[in-house]
Amino acid sequence: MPYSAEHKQQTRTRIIKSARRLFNRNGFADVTIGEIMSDAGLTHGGFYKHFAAKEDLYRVAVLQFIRNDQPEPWQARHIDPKAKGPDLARMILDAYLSKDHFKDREASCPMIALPSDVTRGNGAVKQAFGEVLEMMAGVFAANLRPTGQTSRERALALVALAVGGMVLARAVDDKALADEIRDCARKQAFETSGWEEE
Amino acid sequence: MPYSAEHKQQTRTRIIKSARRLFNRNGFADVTIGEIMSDAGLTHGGFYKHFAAKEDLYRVAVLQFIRNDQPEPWQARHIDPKAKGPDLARMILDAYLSKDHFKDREASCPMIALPSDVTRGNGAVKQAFGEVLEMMAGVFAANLRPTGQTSRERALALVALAVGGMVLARAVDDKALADEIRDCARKQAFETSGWEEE
DNA sequence: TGTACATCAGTGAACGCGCGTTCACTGATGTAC
DNA sequence: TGTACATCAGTGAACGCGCGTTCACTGATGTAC
Repeated sequence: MPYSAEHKQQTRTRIIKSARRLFNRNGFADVTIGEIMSDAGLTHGGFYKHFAAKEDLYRVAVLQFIRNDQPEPWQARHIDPKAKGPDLARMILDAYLSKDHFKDREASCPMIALPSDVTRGNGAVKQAFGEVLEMMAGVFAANLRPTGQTSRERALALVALAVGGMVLARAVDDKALADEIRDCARKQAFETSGWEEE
Repeated sequence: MPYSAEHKQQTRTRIIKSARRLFNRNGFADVTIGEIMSDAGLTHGGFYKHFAAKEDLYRVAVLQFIRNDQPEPWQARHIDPKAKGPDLARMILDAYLSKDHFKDREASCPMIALPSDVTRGNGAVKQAFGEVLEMMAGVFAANLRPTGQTSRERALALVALAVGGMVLARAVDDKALADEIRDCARKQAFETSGWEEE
C-alpha cells in the first residue's frame, strides 16, 4: 500500500475544511473547485480522487459542522465542555446568538450562512441541513419543561428564533440594527426557554 | 421617434418582473439572461438596450420587489385590506407563516427567498432589506402590549421567529418536518404576541 | 394624402472566458524477496 | 539490508459547455415634406 492508511483521510478532511470555510463565505456557486483545492494546498485535478462532484463536497461540508468534534472558537468561548443539562442548553443558545458567532462567517453554523443556497440545493444537501436542525432542536427539547406546548414544539420555535435572528442581523446594513435584532432574539429566547441568562 | 414613448418602459418593466420571479426562485447565479429575456418574450441580445449588466438588473429587480406595495396572492388570501390594529397584525403574521407563502417561492418575501444572497450583496440591497424588516416590525410593535420587554423588542423577536421559521421550513427536505417547524413558529408567535389565533 | 427617411428596440450569430470534469501521466510510498 | 515492483494520491494540460457580452443587422415606427 502506497501512502499510509490515514494519509488520504487527512487530505480529505483538509479539503472539507477548506470547502466549508469558502462555501460559508461565498455560497455554492461563487466558489470554484480550484479555489478549494488551492486553499487545501493541492491542485484542482486531484479533487475527483476524493469526491464524485462539487455538489457531493457541498453536502459533506454542510455536515462537517455537526460531525466536527472540535468546537469552533465562537463555541469554545461560550460553552463549557463539562456542562450538562439546562446549563449546556443555555450555553449553546448563548454562543449561537453571540457577537462572536455573528462575526465569524467562515466557521458559523450553516443554517445561518447558507439557508437560501440550501433551499435551492438537492435533496441530499437539504437532508444534511435537516440533520443540523434536528441536533440543535434535540439538545433544546431535552432541557425544556413542557408548558402549553410540548418541549419539542418549543425547541423548534427556539431554533427558528435563533436562526432567524442571526440571519436577519447578517443581512442588514446597519450595524446597530444588527446588534439590536440579535439582542431581542436573545432576550426572547431566554424568556421562552426559562433558562437563566448569565 | 420610432416606437411610442412608453414602449421601452413597458418592456423594461416586463424584464424586471420576469427577473424578480426567476431570481427569487433560483438566486443570482443560477438564472441566465437568456432565461429572463425569454420569459419576458424577448431574445437575449436585446438585454443590453435596457441594462448595463446582469448585476444591474439584479439590483433593480430586488429593489422593485421590496418596494412593491401591491399585495401578492399569498398576502391577499389572508389579509383584509380594511383591517387595522391587532387584527391587521394578526393577519400579517398569519399570512407570513401560511402554507400559501411557503409554497409561492416566486412571490415570497425577500427575507425568506434571498437571505444569504443579500448577506453577500452590496449596501443598497442590504439597506432595502432593512426597510422591509423595519416595516414589518413597525406594524407588530404598534400592536403589542409591553411586558418585561418593550414592544419594539418583542416585535423584532417576532420578525426573527417568523422569518427563521419560514427559512428553515424551506431549507429542509422532509415535508412533514417543514410543516412542523412552520406550525411551531406560528404557535410560539401567537403565544408571544398575545394576538388571538383564528 | 402619400412617400422617403431616420431612429432605435429587438434579433441572433459569434466571441471569449471560466468553470466542472476527464485523463494520461508522475512520483512518493509500502511490500516482497 | 538493499532493490525491484505495484499502487494510487496528486499533477496539470485539455476538453466541452454554457454563460455574459458584443455586434452587425433587421424591421417597425414616427416625422418631414
